Amino acid sequence: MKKEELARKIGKRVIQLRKKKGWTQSELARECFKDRQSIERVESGKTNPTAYTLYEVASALGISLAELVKI
Amino acid sequence: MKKEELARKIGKRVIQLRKKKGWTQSELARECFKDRQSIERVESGKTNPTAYTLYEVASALGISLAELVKI
DNA sequence: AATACTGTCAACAAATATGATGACACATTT
DNA sequence: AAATGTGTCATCATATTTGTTGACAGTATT
Repeated sequence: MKKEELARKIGKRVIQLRKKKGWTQSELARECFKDRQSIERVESGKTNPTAYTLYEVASALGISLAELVKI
Repeated sequence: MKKEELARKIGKRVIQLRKKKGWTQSELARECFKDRQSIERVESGKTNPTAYTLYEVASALGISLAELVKI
């Protein structure tokens, strides 16, 4: 799998988990101590996030890093 | 959890999984198409790896990304 | 119609990861 | 003793992520 494909899959997973909680990008961003543009960049697969970024998102969503990257 | 702590935990996990296969850093590096210094940097927790780097390591180890980050 | 919210995109500086190379001490092998 | 393998560290240039700001169209709300 290429880098871009992984990024897209991770993004879709974040969207899926965020909507499951009924959150907007802004709400998730606030819980992550990030801004919504950063979240959007991850969700749209425009970036290859670091482990820590994914960990922060997972924590905000109340799940483990491993659970987040079940793609 | 702080960034450095996550990096250390990920590193320990990579070491654990690599040794489970009886591989040296050089062998894992070759399977990842990286060099051993890059692997060492991840294993020693000196870097906060990107999702794709972790994915490449997981693939070389024959496991999923989610399995790799079960920390 | 005006306001606020949402997702999206672009650009910038700063921080960081990556790939590459060289070097070192230690242990193992020949 | 010499050669090889292993893990570790440092440095460098390049690529990329991150944080931030501003902007825009579409939607919903008042």
